[in-house]
Amino acid sequence: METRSRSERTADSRALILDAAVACLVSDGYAGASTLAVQARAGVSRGRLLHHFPSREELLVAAASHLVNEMLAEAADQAEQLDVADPVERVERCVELNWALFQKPPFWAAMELWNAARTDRALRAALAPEERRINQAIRAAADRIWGPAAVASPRYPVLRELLFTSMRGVAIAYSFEDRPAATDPHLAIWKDLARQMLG
Amino acid sequence: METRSRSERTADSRALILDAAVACLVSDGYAGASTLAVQARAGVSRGRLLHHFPSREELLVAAASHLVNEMLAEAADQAEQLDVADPVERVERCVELNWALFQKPPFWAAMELWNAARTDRALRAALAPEERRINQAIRAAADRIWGPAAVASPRYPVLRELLFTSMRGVAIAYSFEDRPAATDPHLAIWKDLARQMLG
DNA sequence: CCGCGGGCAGTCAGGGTTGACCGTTCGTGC
DNA sequence: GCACGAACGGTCAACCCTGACTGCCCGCGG
Repeated sequence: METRSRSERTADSRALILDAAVACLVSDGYAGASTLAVQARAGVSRGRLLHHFPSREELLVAAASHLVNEMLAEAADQAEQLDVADPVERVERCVELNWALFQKPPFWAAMELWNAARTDRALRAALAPEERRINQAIRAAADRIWGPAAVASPRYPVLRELLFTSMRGVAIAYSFEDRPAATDPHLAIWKDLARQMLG
Repeated sequence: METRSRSERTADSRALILDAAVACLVSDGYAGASTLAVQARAGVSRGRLLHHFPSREELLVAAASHLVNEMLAEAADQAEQLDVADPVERVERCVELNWALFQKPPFWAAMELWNAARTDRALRAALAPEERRINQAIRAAADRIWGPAAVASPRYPVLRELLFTSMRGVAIAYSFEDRPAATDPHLAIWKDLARQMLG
């Protein structure tokens, strides 16, 4: 019989609950991520959930940190799988890869939290510093994806900002669009822009 | 004593309630835009609200259409007030003017509805066609803002897309940022891009 | 080996929301 | 003019969510 130390149980419980919280955010939105919904999806008792996260707010703030880790792990994975020699082809792959990140569940969970933070002071205060850290990490991840050659280009920083913000702006539309995001017409624009700005 | 016809009363009631609904969306978010909150803000009775909008959903879908009209009226106003001779200065003004639209209340109300639509089938179905109409109208408004000279430029359509999407992407960040949006560092990037693409 | 406290189960009251459902007034088409 | 139905005012039951609270188990430090 495997004995599980107290700290192990704690970590497992928290991860179990946070995964469920992120899943609830994605499938049902911020309002749907009630403590009851999370507890049901995680398959834990009320006491267990409330023991680890005394309030709904603490739970969702913790979920924010948690999904950031997922997001960055995702990005890191993607960064590895990319080695294309042809420069033009490489640009296209980089754009597609970046765009793909905006269609993952963590992005939508993050959207829910950003949106909720607008009208929730406490959540906002908890999220703001976290987001600053995230943005740094995301930029670093982007740099790894594009590679040293592109990063060295003088116009790369501007390109990175434009792509990142434009993609986010386009991604929002997919909250009410049913078309597949992978065929978005903006892909061509982004690729052209990247080709052009990287010379 | 002014007698108010039935249709007048109807129109007034609907406008009164919808304005309150948009205000609720902006200040308290989708979840906070409860029928009770809207009815309180509008200063109407429960019966009056439920008479015009039998369900919360119908109310908020109607609010979506309503805020679009506000948004476009806003844009039309702005378009008029712009006549600058110097082309470089004009580009800067156009960018700033476009950006300013993303900081108005209707934008945030729209964000709330987009976000809610992601996990609400009915709202989504009601919003999708509306949004397509909106995007057309917004593009037309943008064309009026930029003026015939800029619109004639071969790269204008791409510029318009990039600016529109990038601005939306940046605007989201202000749901949890406290800095004034008018000083956003991306303004410089957008202006450079516009200057460059318009020759 | 013992008792403290972390980890957890289950219940409950309080507050808030929705939409149904009464009743009443009065504009309007016939 | 007259009856029909739109335009309300006001109440209510059913539902859901949150967090407090009580009580139990058991790992672990002393």
